[in-house]
Amino acid sequence: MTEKKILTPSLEHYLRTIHELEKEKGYARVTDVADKLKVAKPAVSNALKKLIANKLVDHKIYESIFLTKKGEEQAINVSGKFSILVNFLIEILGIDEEKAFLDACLIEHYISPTSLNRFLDLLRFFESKENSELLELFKKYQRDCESDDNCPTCSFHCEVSTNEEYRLT
Amino acid sequence: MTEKKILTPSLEHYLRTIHELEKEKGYARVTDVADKLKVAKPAVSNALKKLIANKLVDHKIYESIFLTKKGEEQAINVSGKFSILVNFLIEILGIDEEKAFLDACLIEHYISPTSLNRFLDLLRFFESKENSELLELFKKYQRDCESDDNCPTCSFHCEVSTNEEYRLT
DNA sequence: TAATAATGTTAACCTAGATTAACTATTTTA
DNA sequence: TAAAATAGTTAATCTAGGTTAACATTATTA
Repeated sequence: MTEKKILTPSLEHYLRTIHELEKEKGYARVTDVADKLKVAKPAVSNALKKLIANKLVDHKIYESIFLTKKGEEQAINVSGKFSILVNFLIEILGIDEEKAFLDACLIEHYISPTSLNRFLDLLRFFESKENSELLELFKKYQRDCESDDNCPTCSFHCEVSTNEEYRLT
Repeated sequence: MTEKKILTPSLEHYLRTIHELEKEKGYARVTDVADKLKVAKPAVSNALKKLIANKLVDHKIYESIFLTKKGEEQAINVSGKFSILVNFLIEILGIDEEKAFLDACLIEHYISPTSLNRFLDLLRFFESKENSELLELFKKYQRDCESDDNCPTCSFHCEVSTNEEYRLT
């Protein structure tokens, strides 16, 4: 039942992209995937071979790439991770959408299910009715922090904010 | 002032490892790095060439690898990311130490400084005197969730917890 | 001090994942 | 339906980051 085959981050990404395209426009062709991931078509062909070998997708050439049952399960798994991370980053941490997407796109492939599930817990905790004021409290904490020159959080910011660029691989 | 050169995740990892060894035992030799990262020595030699070319380290052969000023800055930056993540995972999310280290080791190379700084904010928020009861509240929320068969968080857990294995690069 | 052990590099090779150029096959359209 | 546009693959090449085997150099110790 449980699928133990480990995909590389890159292949996971292809899989999720195919899944997204299927949902968005009903089909996913090599060209669509290439455009969405901003890679050349041969890179997609290449990834496809591996996904097909792993029985995660089928490819009706000149029609569409289809996820198998197994492929869909894994895609949903990755999508789940992605959603949790994006939501957490946007809703709780207040990261802007574009950056949240970029971060989540990378982290989703590296975080353990355990940690991710705890993130989900925390997300739900913040969103729960009983704690409706919590998020506002956190934002207030951040604002107060910003206006405090001796705030230890803020001084540490300087140390970790040297380099805003990062890879997408 | 600000260092814009981007290191790959792998090279960042080497850099942080050298820094850690320097702190732990006063020096870092090729063999130490290889042991700590569980790679063969030629992999270290190879990484070293690139780090030296980037003026991030010096190597006195048969003595030690030394971080340059620039190298130390970057190492501290990466270490900072690592610490924030580890602390967040352990202290707030309650992940066990070993898994927290593994997750943080990967995520540190992919997360943006912006997101990371927000994590730090949230970590401090949880740790602040005004909110001393917050963490307990969260743990309670999780416990309650566990005992609720219809809890949406828990049912989602099943979806994302299929595959506990993950790569270390 | 000579033999041995430890340290480190080089060379050859492997895999993953990308690129461009050239090609084939299909679909569209005039 | 023939010509043109689109879709996709193959082949050759590149980079990053590993591996093992063989070798050179330095340090240790008997």
